[in-house]
Amino acid sequence: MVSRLKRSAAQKKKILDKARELFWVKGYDKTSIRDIAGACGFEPSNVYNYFSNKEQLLYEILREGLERQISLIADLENDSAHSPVERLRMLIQRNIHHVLGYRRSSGLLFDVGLKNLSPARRKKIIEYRDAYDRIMRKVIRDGVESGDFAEVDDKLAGFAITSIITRSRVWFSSRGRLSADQIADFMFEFVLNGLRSGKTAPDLKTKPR
Amino acid sequence: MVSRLKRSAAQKKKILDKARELFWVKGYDKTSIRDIAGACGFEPSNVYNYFSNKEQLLYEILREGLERQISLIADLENDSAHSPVERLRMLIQRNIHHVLGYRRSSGLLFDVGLKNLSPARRKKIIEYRDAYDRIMRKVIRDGVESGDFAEVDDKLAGFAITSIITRSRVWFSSRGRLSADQIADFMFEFVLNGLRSGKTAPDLKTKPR
Amino acid sequence: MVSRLKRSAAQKKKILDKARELFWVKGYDKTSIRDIAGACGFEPSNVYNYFSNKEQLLYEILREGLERQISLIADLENDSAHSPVERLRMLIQRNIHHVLGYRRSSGLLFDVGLKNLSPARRKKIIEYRDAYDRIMRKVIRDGVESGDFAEVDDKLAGFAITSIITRSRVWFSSRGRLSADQIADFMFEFVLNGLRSGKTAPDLKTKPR
Amino acid sequence: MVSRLKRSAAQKKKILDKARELFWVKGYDKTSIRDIAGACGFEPSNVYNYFSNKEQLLYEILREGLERQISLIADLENDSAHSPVERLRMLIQRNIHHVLGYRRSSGLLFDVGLKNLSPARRKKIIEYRDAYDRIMRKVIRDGVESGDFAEVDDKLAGFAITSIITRSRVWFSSRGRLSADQIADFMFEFVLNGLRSGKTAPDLKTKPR
DNA sequence: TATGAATGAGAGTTCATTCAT
DNA sequence: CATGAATGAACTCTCATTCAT
Repeated sequence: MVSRLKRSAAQKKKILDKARELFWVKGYDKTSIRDIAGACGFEPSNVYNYFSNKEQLLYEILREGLERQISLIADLENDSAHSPVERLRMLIQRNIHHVLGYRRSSGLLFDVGLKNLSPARRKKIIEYRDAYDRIMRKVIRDGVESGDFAEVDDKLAGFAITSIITRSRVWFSSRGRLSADQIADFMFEFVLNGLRSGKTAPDLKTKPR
Repeated sequence: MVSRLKRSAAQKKKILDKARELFWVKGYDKTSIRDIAGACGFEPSNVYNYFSNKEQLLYEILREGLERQISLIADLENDSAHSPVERLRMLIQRNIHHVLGYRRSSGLLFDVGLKNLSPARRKKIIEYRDAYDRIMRKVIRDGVESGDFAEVDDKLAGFAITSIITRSRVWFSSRGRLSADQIADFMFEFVLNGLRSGKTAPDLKTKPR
Repeated sequence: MVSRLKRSAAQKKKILDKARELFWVKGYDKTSIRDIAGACGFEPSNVYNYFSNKEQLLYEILREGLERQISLIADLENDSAHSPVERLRMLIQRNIHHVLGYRRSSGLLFDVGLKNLSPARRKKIIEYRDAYDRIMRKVIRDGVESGDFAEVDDKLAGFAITSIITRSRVWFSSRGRLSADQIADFMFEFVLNGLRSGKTAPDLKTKPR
Repeated sequence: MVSRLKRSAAQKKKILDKARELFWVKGYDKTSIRDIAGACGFEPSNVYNYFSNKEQLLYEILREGLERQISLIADLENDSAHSPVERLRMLIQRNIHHVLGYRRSSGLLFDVGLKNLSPARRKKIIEYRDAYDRIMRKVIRDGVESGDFAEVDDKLAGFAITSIITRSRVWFSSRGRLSADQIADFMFEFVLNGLRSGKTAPDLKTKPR
């Protein structure tokens, strides 16, 4: 029945929420199924009525987080209505807001998480990450072509920007003196300037030791 | 006597080296004392002749890495012989080289590692991190005061720079198209520009939602 | 009403059939209620609408198998119309056919199964086995008395014959070079000769170490 | 040191002995590592200092039992010093004694055990069984060729004999009225007569339905 | 210094079973 | 009749760690 399905879906979500929180606070390995079940208010074995194992829990959390992050900026990949600068601003703003938003975790979990996934699932998650990177790089390349940015290497610049976004979760405190907005503003300016008058792309022909 | 001490020290180093490598590759939790002992060529219990427990191994590795990283840039904190720009260049270059150098690990281990330390040791490690941050921020502040950089918030800017440095370990491949030098050069330029014509520091009086 | 009862009976039979097959292929302990339900095409809890627990399933299968086997040869126990030799031939033939027939299992399951039954049910199953043994021994004794067989110990001889019949299920392959008929013929001859000129019954007075 | 090695070997043997006994009494699946450790007088985890998992325990027990059984009759395979009849007598006697001897189990465990072994180990165990069958059949074939036995099918006859031997463990009671010797004597006579004037081998050309 | 035996805690997972719907 | 949620017990196995030798 509908109510049953709803209940089921709600329980699934609850488990994911508690797991996400615990994974973030204690780490994946240190979080036991018992912990998660306890946080949900039922017995460990019941978790297995919703997820087939701990790894699947991790996978769903990572996937969900990445999907959300991608869908948040997907429209920026090919967007002729806005300038690359404007697209960069939106990309950073939306990302920072997502990362610092109420749904913790999933970001740093990524590095550790990959080690805990089966090859098949690891591959899928990496595909998501690649999709994310693609958008980021496209905006950068468009800015380079339009002359808004300097002749930067889109991969390196992309890594730098992603690094800033990703790690903002680590040092951000919601009770700190700065709001997510302020941080996003600052980071946008910082990155924009970094891109604007940057050195040209590194010479790829020589790789000195 | 001396040789015995030397041998002991050499064993200790060997254990730390293997542990560092394994912690990086498999993660702290997934690395067992058995793994480490196996990599060293002896039995698990022997590890306890050199270290009192697994946590101490983690602590030593984190401490050693941070100490090295700090000592690498300590002279830049108060350095009137060079301009802030020059000091920033050296700071980034040396850090990138350290992070991408042959001694893997300890960088990302940091986040996960903190969770696994006793409060006392966690405090010590955080002190190291603070010392590191202090240097970073001092260079930035000096550049702001000298007018070389814009009026940026030294903490935020420091976080951004540290993020880039820290995560370079994740995406850097020693077999990739770019050398550590090229990456360091690019990142320096990127960061320098980010600092130079950055927006002024966020208005700290209002924290809008 | 009738159709409902019929349907119910059909479901019961289906469960027993799938369980029998699975018990034979995977073993009782390795077969889960989930396995059985899955083979039937419904959910585990539904099994409990037909049987009160797993042990009852086992019991029914064992009982059914033994009942069938006994009913197959019951007429041979006291049969003055045929000679003991002829009765032995029919006994072996019918048993071999039953054991090698399409309904697998229940034979070897016996040994393992006993361990998994409650004392009350174990007792019942043993009673069936005893009834089976009684028929077997009666035929042998009649043959001894009539002079058709040598003075063999009816228990020992019975065990030997039962062993051959029981284990034929293990090594018989329906795709092998021999048919059930051929095997039955051979075994009858083998056993008949074994009984015919056998040594006299062991001297029961002395039991040497 | 020697004493340490001795202790180790003794513990290993103790574990195998207790496991063999328990597997026989309760069955493989119903016997937990806890049971075995408890019978040995130490904690469950210590079992893993001697065996890598439960399956290995099973494998060692099966292997050891089969090896012993084979080595017991290996000399009979090609033995020109004794007549086939005499070789058959020794084969049955030695086997019955082994099977009914103080070292219980491993015999019936075979059928159930195979299901619990990894493919690689299952293959090895089957090789042992085949080696055993080979000896059995060779003695039969030699008897057929020498004219001591009738023209029986060596495979079928072998199965019959093996069945009797294997299952004797099930119904034999050391406190019963018959000694192992008496049983062995009877079975030898029974089998010998079965072979002597047996029907000729089944006609392999036609396999009637 | 190095080892093997032993431990105790705890992990993930499976399973038979119950019960309300 | 059939299901999904939930349980509690149990199981195999891993791990960090200790200790006597």
